Amino acid sequence: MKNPLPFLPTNDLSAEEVMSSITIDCCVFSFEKGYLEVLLVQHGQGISKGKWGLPGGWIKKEEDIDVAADRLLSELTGVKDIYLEQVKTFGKPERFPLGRVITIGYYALINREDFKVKAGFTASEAKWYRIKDIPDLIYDHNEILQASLNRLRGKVKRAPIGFNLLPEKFTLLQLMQLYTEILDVEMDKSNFRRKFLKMKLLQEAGDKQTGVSHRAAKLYRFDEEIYQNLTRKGFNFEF
Amino acid sequence: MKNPLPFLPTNDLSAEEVMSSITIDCCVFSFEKGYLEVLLVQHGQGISKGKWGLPGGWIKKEEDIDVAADRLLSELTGVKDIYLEQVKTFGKPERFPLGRVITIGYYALINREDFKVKAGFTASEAKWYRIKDIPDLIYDHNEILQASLNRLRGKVKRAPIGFNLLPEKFTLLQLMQLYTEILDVEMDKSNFRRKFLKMKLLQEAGDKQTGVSHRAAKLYRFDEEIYQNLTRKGFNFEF
DNA sequence: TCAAAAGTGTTATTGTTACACCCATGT
DNA sequence: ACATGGGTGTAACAATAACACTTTTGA
Repeated sequence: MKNPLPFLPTNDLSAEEVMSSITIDCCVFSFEKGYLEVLLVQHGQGISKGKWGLPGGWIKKEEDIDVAADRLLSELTGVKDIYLEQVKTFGKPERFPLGRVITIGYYALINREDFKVKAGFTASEAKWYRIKDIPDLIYDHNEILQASLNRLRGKVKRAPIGFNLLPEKFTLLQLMQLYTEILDVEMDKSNFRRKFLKMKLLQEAGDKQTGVSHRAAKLYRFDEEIYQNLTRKGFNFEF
Repeated sequence: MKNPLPFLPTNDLSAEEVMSSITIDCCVFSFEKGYLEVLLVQHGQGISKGKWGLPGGWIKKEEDIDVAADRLLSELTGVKDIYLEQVKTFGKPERFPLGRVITIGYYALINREDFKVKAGFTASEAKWYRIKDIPDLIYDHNEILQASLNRLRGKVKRAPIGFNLLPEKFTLLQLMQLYTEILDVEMDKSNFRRKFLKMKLLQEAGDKQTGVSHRAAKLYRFDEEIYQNLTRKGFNFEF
């Protein structure tokens, strides 16, 4: 049988197993040392060799697209139950130089502590880049990244998804820094505290920071259950 | 050449001209007599004969997906420069019974006065339905419609897209009714006025309503230019 | 005891909400 | 003259923003 694809899948799937002309690309965000970062992978072959791009892959013939995205990312990052949201589909006819391929963009949020790069990948093949240091990417991946970031910025103001980027326990200032970094705005510590605590979404963990050379802050955890109870009202995380 | 599609395109394109396994479905909204309505079309053939669904179609092999959506809708509605926004892509493996087809969902806003149904379509083949009277649709079209409506509701609070549903000149109360209907909330006439006029997005048309049996209201038009100047600030249409 | 961050309090200002009320016009 | 929607005014209340201040802790 003739290969229906204008090029081969780059991973361990054969052309017969996957849908032709349609792929998935993912923008994986994490938060490390106060910076929002994105996971990029290096392309090993073809005309784009050496250039960085978003991780992506093919959709199996009988596989849901959300499941496909989850599969790709679980394999790559070692994280289970990844927070994943579809952004939009990119379909310029010339976006991919080797044939007509439409790609569905997703973004994911992961807690950096859970991350383990895929077996077989070296540090030079997958790397975290700070959002302000993103290089020129292959194809239209800069555009996909920008759309993902915009979506994240919008969503973070309307739903408490930021917690997916933090460890289970965190301080209020870490949380504020996360918002500061994602939204790229300065905010007042005191007002942030008041506003966030008023929502009653945070549970005191009971313990405190250790190993800091100043007054230790209380640790909190996000209370999923309370969130679910309030979520219909649709509240506002703008600062 | 063997037809690569598991079924035939339903319009005037042949299987060779279009991408296989990927389609576009559109949710066209308009505002008529105070009600938000959606344009549905009746399927004329196959197992879904007689059922209503969203208008949709195929993507040409060298055609941008946004262009494809625009083409489909211009043909169907007779409207040029349609306001169009991609919603998301639907890809459950079983969503379409005759083969694996992924569909990209769009929504459109049109001014009902500009609408003329496609030549060859009869009234029984394309019909406006009030949002609260939507019947059971083919495939996953109810899901696509719901997602489109949710997207419209979100967007209308953040950008002045509602104007696309109104004639060029309109009264403040018409505008308020539009928001009331889309967002499904009651609002205060006085507060709506104040809030909207404060944004300075509206230009007085100079003339007034005619043919009404009460005091005639001033007509306004939306000022695109002012909007562009303010748009970076990202303001808020919540009421 | 000092630096650094945690955490509290206060006030001026602005925005929101819920009304009451007057105005203009066609029937 | 009256019904109908157009349009204005206001006052209580809530949210926001700016910033000054006190507390705790490790080095």
